[in-house]
Amino acid sequence: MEKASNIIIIEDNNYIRNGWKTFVDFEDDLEVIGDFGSCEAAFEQNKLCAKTDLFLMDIGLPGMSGIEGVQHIKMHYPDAVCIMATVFDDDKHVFEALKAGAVGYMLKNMSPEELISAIRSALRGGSPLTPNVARMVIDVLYVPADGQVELSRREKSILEALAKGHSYNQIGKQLFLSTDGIRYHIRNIYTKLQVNSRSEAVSKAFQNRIINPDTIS
Amino acid sequence: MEKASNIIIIEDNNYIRNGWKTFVDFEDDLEVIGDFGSCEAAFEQNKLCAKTDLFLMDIGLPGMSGIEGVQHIKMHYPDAVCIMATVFDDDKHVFEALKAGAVGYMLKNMSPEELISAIRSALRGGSPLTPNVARMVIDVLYVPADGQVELSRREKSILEALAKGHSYNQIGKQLFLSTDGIRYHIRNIYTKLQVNSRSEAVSKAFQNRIINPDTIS
DNA sequence: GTTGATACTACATACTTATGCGGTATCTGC
DNA sequence: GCAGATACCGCATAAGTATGTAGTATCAAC
Repeated sequence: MEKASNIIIIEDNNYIRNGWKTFVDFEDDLEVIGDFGSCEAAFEQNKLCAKTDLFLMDIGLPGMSGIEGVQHIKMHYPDAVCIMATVFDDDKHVFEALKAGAVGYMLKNMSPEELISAIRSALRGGSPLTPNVARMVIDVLYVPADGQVELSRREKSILEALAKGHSYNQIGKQLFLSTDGIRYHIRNIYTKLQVNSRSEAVSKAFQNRIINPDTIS
Repeated sequence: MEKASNIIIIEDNNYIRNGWKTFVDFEDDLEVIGDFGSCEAAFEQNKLCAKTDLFLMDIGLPGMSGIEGVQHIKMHYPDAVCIMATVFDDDKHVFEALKAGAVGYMLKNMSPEELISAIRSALRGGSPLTPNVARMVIDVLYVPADGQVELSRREKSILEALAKGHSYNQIGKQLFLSTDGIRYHIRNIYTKLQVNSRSEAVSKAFQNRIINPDTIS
């Protein structure tokens, strides 16, 4: 049989923490190797944290918040995954947590079964999100169709270079075109995007996801 | 009792389509008011589409693709929600579908129970995503902590104005500061973000989600 | 009461950008 | 063979940007 996955629980409410611990430990493939009431207490146990596969943590903790906790974890134990469990499902908390690096975001009123399946799917590389939370995330992605424009391959690469802050001159050298050639394409880009400055074009490109944030430097 | 929700299924494979129809129709609160083998066939029935609450559709359809179908739906029946069901779970298809406006993305190997609960949660304003798909989406949001910078309120508003393409002069008038005052702040922004051009700053602001795409014009 | 940080104004200058207009080469369809 | 589209080059100019250096006002801390 596979080695059980190591789990640390960080939650300041004793009842909830013990409840989670009991349910999780009941599963053969999951083992709670530590449970703490604060991030500080957990991170003191560096060795324990280092061999942890998954952190299940509250967002509103005394001292270091759950958000800061996630950042700490991603920095020091990058292979571990974090599930935030919380009573809040407002935009701010959700995005803060996900930006910080949490892979899952569950509401505390989840059932024990949901908790266990959330943990398993996070360990398997998934992201357990409650449907409402998922919708918030999805809504950020949605781009109304009329905002879509077709840019040529060349135009896209020039747009990317613009986003990187390169000058016309530099871009020309990169693409083996003259500075005036770059100028020509940029005019076309501006017309298509209906803008008339460099930064506006970059802005629009990000908004319409014409260029992928991940590909920029 | 509440009126049942109206559902249209678009899927070219007869067996799958009939399977879905059977399962969905079995539920009292859900009613399949139409099932089609292509988007074109579905959209011909304009009146039917107009009273549809949810479209359950394949992504790889003959003729108009599922992606185009979603765009059509968001354009013509903006109150309806779309769930894409597909055999693909690669980045490209997922993001295309979500950008187009689908709220859910399920893999075809889901169980009937999952299908029904996906439909219900989409109708309730949620986003049913399989955990793998959710993870892809989450990964896009993650910003490594070291990229974070603290900008003052003033700096953020100037950065937003930069993204909108306003000139120093215009920004000065908006914020009741001199052009040189704006210049002063922009220097500081550049130093903090470690850039040295306007578009690079805008680019970094989007990447680090310092400014919210939704708030820009 | 002076030191230092923060917020802003002022001016100078080299550089970059936005935009208008005219030109050439290549390819496509009639 | 030519009309039209597409992709590029060149030049000119006004406007805008990046950056250095320097001065003032305010507030908080020692």
